[in-house]
Amino acid sequence: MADHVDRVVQQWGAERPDLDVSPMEVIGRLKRLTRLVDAELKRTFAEHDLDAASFDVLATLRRSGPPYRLTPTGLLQSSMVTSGAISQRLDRLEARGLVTRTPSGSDGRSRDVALTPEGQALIDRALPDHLATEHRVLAGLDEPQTEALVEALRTLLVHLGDTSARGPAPE
Amino acid sequence: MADHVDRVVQQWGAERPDLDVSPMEVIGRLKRLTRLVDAELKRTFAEHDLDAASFDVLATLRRSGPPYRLTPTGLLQSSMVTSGAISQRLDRLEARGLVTRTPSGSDGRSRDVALTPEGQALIDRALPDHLATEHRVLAGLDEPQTEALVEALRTLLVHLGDTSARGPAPE
DNA sequence: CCAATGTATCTCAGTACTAAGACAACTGGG
DNA sequence: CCCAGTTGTCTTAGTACTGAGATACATTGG
Repeated sequence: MADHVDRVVQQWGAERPDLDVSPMEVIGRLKRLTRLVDAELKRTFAEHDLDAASFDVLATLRRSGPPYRLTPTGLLQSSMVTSGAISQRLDRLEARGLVTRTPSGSDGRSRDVALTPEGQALIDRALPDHLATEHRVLAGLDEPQTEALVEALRTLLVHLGDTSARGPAPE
Repeated sequence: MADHVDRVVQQWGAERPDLDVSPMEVIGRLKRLTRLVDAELKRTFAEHDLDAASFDVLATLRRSGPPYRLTPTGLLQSSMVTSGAISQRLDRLEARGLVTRTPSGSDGRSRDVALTPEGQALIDRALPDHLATEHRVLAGLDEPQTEALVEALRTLLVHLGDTSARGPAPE
């Protein structure tokens, strides 16, 4: 079964047979798949009055464990956005009463961002639905294929330096 | 070698051992990898005074073959954005003299979008550099891994319906 | 102890997008 | 032939982001 990228590659083969467009087989598909998956996930988030950005912050706080508290820098390092984006995400979540921002005890520059009970309840409610959606999106893949996919993706990520906490862009 | 997603999955395992977070192994990596790859590609585009959106339009016209002409709907179907985004992309490219918009002969509602010689020269100049960057990003993968990756991605894309020309979101 | 440098957070202008809908031009069944 | 419904393109308001830089606090070497 051919997908969109197969047609793109075939078109390039006809127009620019001098070029090796094989990397598009991977990168073109990554781009399209991520976009389709994002659209799927978005619907589940919306059912819980969330979007991907808010879910990302709440989930990062939740999985950090009690007391569900991180600094903006901690959130920044898990995310792949700029510090400005984190500030704005926190503004929105704070306005909704899902997180609080308090001065950090030890470092006067920093703040502690913590899940409120409402924030924790929301993420705990949304998470199972989110995982069900993720499962459904991957249902077309069998176990060996999934494992091969995970290994290939991890290899590429490590190759690109995604091994420890880092900001939005590679240097 | 562990990547960022390995740590995320491990955290969830400690906090919510009741949930199966294994789909994150795939989807979390897709998201992060796409973002890292996009950042790499962006630098190459910038060297040619392009961004991903402009490159996408010019490349779609270029690979469609002579006379390098498509309607906005044709461009829309290859892209994964809304019609409003296509209009705006074309505004920018037209202002730079890289494409022209002329009334379509057969259908009074439509326009013909065509590459100018400058547009064609630009995409033909940028394309080899772009492919070199894509190659470099994938350099960590050997041949069998790449093939397994491509097969898994295509399976997922077909599963999500990415088989023919379509708009920005699945229904 | 202080000055220089580094770090944590936030602000703000600019950008490209989406969602919704306007509008004109097509199409097909009666 | 006509008109109801559809299609192709564009417009606009609103959104979340980036990039640049401001500010305040912390750290370090002399």
